[in-house]
Amino acid sequence: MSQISELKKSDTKRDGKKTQDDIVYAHIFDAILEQRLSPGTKLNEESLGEIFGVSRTIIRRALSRLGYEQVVVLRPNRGAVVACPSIEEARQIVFARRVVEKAVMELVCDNAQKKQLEQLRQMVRDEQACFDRGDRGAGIRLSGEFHLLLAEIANNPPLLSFQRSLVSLCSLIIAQYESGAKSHCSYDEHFELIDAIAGKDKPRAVSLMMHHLDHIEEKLSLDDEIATDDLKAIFSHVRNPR
Amino acid sequence: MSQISELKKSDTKRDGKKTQDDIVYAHIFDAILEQRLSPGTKLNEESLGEIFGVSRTIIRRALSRLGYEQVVVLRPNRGAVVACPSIEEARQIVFARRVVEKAVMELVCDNAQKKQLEQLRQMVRDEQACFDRGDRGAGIRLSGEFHLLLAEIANNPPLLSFQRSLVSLCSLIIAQYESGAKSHCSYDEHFELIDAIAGKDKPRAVSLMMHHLDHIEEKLSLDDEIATDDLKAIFSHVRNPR
DNA sequence: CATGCTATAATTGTATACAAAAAAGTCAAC
DNA sequence: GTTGACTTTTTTGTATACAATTATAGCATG
Repeated sequence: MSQISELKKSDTKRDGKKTQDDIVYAHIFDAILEQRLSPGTKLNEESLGEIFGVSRTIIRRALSRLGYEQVVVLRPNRGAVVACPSIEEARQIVFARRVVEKAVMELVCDNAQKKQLEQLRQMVRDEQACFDRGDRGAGIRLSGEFHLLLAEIANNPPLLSFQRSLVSLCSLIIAQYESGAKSHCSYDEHFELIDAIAGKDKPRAVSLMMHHLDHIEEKLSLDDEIATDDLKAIFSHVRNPR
Repeated sequence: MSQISELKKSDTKRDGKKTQDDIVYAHIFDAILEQRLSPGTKLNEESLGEIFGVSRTIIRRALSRLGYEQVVVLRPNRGAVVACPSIEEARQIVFARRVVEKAVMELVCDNAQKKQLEQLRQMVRDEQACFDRGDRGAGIRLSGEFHLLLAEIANNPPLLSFQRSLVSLCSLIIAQYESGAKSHCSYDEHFELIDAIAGKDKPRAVSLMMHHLDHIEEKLSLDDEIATDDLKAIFSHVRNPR
């Protein structure tokens, strides 16, 4: 509908060296992380093309990349929709995240430099500021980026790339299943994590992280039982990839 | 150069429902797994298009998917090459694989059905047969697929998709650094793994798997020191993404 | 008025044309 | 014969046109 900026070349918004599909990808990714795009939303190629002022070619690339990351589901001949993980899938995603986050925490405890600890603290302060001023969207995104920064400090690119996918999937899950208005991933816990890292206390760091992930999973268990009159939710266990 | 089959529609080779870029992707993926494509090989879009009888559009999709899995490196404006992991990157990849394989083995010990154990055994027998008859390429591919089947049995799609990327990267590493003619991933060890799984002996299964991965890593250490007159290898630690 | 069929519109899949960038080749100067 | 500027060729990036597929609307029938 409304063209947001006709990004084209010389787009200073983010970096300038990135190619166009990177920019489109990042915009959609952020929209999902900030929960401005809800699970199940259809992503029409032509509409997105008009919005970003590029051809479908570029949109298609961005969507397939999001598709690899499982953040959107690409249904052959039927277009892309924002992923809508079932409760079972959500559990599998959280499990995978436990596996990765454990490894990341151990690496971070070994590798973290003082400068990086300060970077982490600054990010959590920003996150806190967002929630304080009521900007929940940006807060949620920064919360996710905190976990990505951890994976970056762990200094293992394959794990980082996997983590990127898992973090955005978790954001989707939260968007779908978070019941109350409670902060889904409190910054207090993030500060505690940083302290454990600073003290190179691996067991504590890992245990805090697992506890952190328990919070997400608890919400799944709760919502597992509540009744709903939403057909889509009721039949969400019916795998319908096509 | 030579068109291999003009796949187009009604291609019965693999499945028939898969889309064209899936087929191209699978062909290139297999070629890498079978080490018919060596690290560093340039992947020209037009040539590949002629080979598979499709347009660059399809090739491009397949290459970006491989790029997402880090199996090929996409250099902006300079095309795609088969990834050529440095020793450090190789270590990071093997580390990530330890993390995933450990989780996979634990899940498999919990979940594996008798039928699936038999599937695993059959696959290793096939692998053995390949090596016995001297078809090293197919043997290596089946060896990789054994690990993918494990991840499938673990029943965690995100982990499986990550494993897919890691297994092919490991195959690349082996292609690059394997010195002797020794089997890189002996089927004996695979049979032992299956026995541990059948006995639901998690600690043993995990320990066998770690040992299995040690073999790959050992080769890195060895090759780390040997001299070479190959410029590309000598400067392989120089990160040159563009 | 619900159901099923047909025609039409909308959307995705693929090929191709052209623009932009990089690589390779040419040739002069030292 | 090596170096460096310039030209040509090749290759990649993007837009667009058309084909194939799916969704929608209209209409007839029970």
